Amino acid sequence: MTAALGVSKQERTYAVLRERIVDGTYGPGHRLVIDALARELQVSQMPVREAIRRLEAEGWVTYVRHQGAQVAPIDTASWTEAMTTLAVLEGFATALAAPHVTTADLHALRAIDVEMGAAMEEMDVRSFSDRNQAFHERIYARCPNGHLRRELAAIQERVNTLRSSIFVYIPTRGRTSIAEHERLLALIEAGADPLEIELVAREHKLHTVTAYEQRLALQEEKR
Amino acid sequence: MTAALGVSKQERTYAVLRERIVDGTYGPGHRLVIDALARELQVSQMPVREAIRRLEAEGWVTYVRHQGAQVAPIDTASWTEAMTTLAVLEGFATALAAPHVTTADLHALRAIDVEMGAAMEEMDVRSFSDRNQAFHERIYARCPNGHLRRELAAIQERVNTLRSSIFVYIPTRGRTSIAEHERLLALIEAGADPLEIELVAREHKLHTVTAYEQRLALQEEKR
DNA sequence: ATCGACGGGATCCTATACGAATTCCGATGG
DNA sequence: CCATCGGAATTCGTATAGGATCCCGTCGAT
Repeated sequence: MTAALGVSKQERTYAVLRERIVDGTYGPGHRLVIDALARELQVSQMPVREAIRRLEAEGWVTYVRHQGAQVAPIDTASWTEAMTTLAVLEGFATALAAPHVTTADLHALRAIDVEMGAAMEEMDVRSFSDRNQAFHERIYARCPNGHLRRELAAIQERVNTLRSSIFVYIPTRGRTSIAEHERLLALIEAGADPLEIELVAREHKLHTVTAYEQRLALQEEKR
Repeated sequence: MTAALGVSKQERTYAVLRERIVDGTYGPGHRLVIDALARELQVSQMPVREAIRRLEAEGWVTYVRHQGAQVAPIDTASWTEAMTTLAVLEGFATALAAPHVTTADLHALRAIDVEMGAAMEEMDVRSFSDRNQAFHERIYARCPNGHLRRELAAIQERVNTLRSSIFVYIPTRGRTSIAEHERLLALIEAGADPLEIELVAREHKLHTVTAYEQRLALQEEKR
């Protein structure tokens, strides 16, 4: 019937729903009603059902029998928890990857840092954040542990969503963040002790968490 | 017809399929044909489809459009990778949990160690392994990071499957493993440096991996 | 006034049916 | 003997329909 462009309707439905969750169109607690979505997306209920199942398995929505799905609750706590897990895994992945980082990689990584500096000058939070993620991804792309890479990617994506929902810019963090990057690169370049690399990478990420928590506490105080 | 015991058919189907994958009935590469399974389990194709979707999202099976699902390939490498990831997370979780471990917990944990010793005497590999898992689960049940706990549980389950497919008993490992447990408990009891606890717990788990790899290398040599 | 029973509406769950894509296998020609 | 092509069988993908379950507002009894 429809000129399916190589992807199934279930696939498209999944992509659409997920996109809406990620970009915040469907806020936390939003109910996903199968019938309504099916009508809106011009498909039957089956593709929607399957899409929702996938979203459930990946933790984007919670599902109760005979009651339906709703977007998983998102709060500061879960962001912090996910970030902490991410910090631990990313630290280890960075240490594992270090010996496999090429000089070309180092070049590219320093270029990214320059871009981050520029983004900071222009107060472009989005760009800064994107470049930051690119930086770390480029490193642990060299990590030989595939399972670890996949876990990282999954958690990263989850954190991104949470971030877009709750993030407030942390002004003091930008400059130190770039400095920490440079330190990390120096360690990698020098072939430093894996454990040292791991801990530096971990702390780097955890700093973002603590910075956020401090800012949050500050806001609490103001009220 | 619905003698449903409170669970949906999709749920049961999912449980059955998963069980069969976990216990090795369906070996790696085994094709899961929807029609056949639906007939066998006395349900329609829809519950089977959804069950397979969930299994796919959780990484138990791979799925290709218009071609169906087959049990994900399992090899030594992926077991090693998952175990390594597990070691890192479990190490960190153990350190986080340490301050929350009660004396009652310590008591129970030492009891488990005794049971492990008994299982070793009787060469009961299955029991030994179960108790070992119980030991670590009891500890990181006290970990305050919920996200981390869930990740651990998921990876643990995956590793269990892989293990049942490829595991060979490592005879020299039992005694040292119990000794390492005791050392870990002593550190927790003494309120040691979190980083030390983390690294001991991590190494403990990684020892299993290296022991397995050595044994594998030995077998290679024999041939 | 509060609590429990009851009914309507909404929503989900499963079964069946048919169309679409893929694969398998034999026939045909080189 | 091998490569290629076409058709049938297999299997997946989606639509539709009816039954099952839950939620919520209403009503009556204590």
